[in-house]
Amino acid sequence: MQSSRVTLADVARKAGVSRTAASFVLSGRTDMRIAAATRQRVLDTAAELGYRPNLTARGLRTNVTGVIGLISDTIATTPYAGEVIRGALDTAREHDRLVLVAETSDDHEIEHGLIQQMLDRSVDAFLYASMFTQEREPPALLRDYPVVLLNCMATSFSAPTVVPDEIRAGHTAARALLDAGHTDGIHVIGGRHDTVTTPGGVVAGRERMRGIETELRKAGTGPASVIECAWHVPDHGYRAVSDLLGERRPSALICMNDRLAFGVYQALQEHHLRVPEDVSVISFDDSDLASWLRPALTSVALPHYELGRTAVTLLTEPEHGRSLLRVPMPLRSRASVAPPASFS
Amino acid sequence: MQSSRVTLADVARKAGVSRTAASFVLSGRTDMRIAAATRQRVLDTAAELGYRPNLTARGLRTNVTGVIGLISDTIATTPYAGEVIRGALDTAREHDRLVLVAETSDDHEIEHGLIQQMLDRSVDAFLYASMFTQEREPPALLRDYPVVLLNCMATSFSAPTVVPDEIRAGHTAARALLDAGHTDGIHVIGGRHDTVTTPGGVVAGRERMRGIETELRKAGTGPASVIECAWHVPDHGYRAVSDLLGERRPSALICMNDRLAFGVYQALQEHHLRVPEDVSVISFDDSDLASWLRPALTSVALPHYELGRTAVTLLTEPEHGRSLLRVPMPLRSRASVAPPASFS
DNA sequence: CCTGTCGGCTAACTCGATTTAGCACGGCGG
DNA sequence: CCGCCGTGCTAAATCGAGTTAGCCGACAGG
Repeated sequence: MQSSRVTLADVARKAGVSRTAASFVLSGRTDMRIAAATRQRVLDTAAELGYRPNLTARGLRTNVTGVIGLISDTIATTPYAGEVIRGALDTAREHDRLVLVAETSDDHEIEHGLIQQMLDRSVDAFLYASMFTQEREPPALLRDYPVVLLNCMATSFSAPTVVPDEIRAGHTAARALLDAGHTDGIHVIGGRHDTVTTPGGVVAGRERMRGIETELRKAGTGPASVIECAWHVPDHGYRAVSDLLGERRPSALICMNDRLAFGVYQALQEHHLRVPEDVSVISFDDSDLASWLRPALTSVALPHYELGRTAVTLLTEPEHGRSLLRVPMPLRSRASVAPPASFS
Repeated sequence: MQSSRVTLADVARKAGVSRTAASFVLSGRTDMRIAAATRQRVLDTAAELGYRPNLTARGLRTNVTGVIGLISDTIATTPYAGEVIRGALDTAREHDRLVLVAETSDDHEIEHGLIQQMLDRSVDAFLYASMFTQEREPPALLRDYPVVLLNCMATSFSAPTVVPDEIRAGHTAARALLDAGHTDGIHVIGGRHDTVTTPGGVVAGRERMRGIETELRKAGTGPASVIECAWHVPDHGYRAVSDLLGERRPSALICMNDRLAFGVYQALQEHHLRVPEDVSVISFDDSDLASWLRPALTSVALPHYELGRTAVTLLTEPEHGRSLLRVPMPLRSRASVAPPASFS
């Protein structure tokens, strides 16, 4: 039981020194002079007794608990959000830190309550995370604590921020198609995600579009069309492309995520168009779906794991403190991109 | 800052009482007599000053921290594992508890280290979780602490256990097909998941098969064939059904999960067989895929959220302490099941 | 022999709560 | 008037560390 835990006092008594001396030895402080022999004796007895410092007690005194609070809007909506958490947990573990995970469901009251609960337990630092890139202001409550923004960007709250490099991801996607020989007939499915609830689009959508357009323009061309979709789910991708195919025959399709691409595949199949022989498809996110589709989907990966890892690194090694860190989104080349039909 | 936090002593001083009295009032203990007027005065000053008890200090004294440790083998492999965590977090929050999440990657040394870290921080109780149902023994380190097993079953470690009711799920799937009129030509894709690494199959596989066979036998029939798949991913479902279609024409297919069903859809499509007109398909898990497929897939849902919720409930309200709790797996009826072709 | 310094330690306080033991006072019975 | 009891509170110990101030002895310098 807890009561039988070995305490610092036990070690000190057994080693025949004062608690003070034991404390200095075991917390590795050198500014107090302890004879080498004594030092070793304390270390040995500590090891022998299996002493582990009670971090609750230490936390009370020093206000350092070795616990990071992860405040997330949602945990489970995007399947790969778990990867963010995994990256954070792994990195925290490497630094002997644990992570309190909390989900706010985007409810300010719940958020406030959860942060309070964490403050009541003297959490050292906070990860303020969003499961898709967006603008979001942490509550004032967090103002005086170390915070890293993960996958979200704040204007009035100043903190180091880690986001995917969506602009370069746009470049990457466009470049992949250009390299395969596509210049015309490149349609974008999903666009900036410009809807009633998200007027002007979402961050990822805007930045990806920006990257795509820049890269295409550099090559002297541009998207043949951009089709906005209200929801980025297969059904809307299916409908967008079904409509498109009624009018014209695309050479390549850039889908704003894999779910849209899934629907796009379904629509192409119904029109007896083969991927990639007739139409090339490239996408973003690189979720499981991408490798499950037939043919396997080329996708620009969201670096979820790296986001989590980088954010915790920023918290534990503040010297890294750049204010805005853009994590690269690597291209996962699979089988859905080929030279345009007219080339073969 | 932390140093400016209001302490119990501040409240006591302002209210003109001793810390003892303030403590008794604020922790709501009635075994010590405090005059109603004094009581109110303390409550008022506490509210006025915005007093929040320092739970680290309380934890040191009482050994109760209000923190639950969640030890999971993996966090991110199955997309819906996040739902387990969400269920646990929500329920913990309702009980004013926070959750330390840790991932062991099935590594005993890492597991031991993480549990130690949690014990060093006086965690109240543990959720020992697995992301797919399996036999797994918690380490001896946990023996003297409150533990609930989540989605895993131990033989030598005695603790309340929460698992999905896979046997009844098997009944449910079989019953759905029987109700639609299928009796013959029902093939099972995936079977018990009997492979080299998992000889005898996995728990979910075995129990689902048991349920399926029992229910079919009650109706005087049985599976036309059971095809084991080494991996439960789309590609293997695709191959299993491609092979099957070389020999015979199934009436209905039971897939052991949605990913297999995805591959099954792809194979059926290639053979120009329509779902559900030519072949009915039913599956397990009810992941996102199920609703994305065309036609939408009928699936028996894994109650991830409920698993997490139930497990935390068992921890916080031990009187519920049944030793093995099987959480129902509800049927999500969609469009992939219809009467057999010969009926229409 | 006296003073100063330095190495090597310890006593005692602190963090912010909970909890045990017991004090002071008023009223009441005898 | 004394003793007893119940009410209403407080002093002080406690949890397990970290931290400050300072003691003690040896040794060197004057």
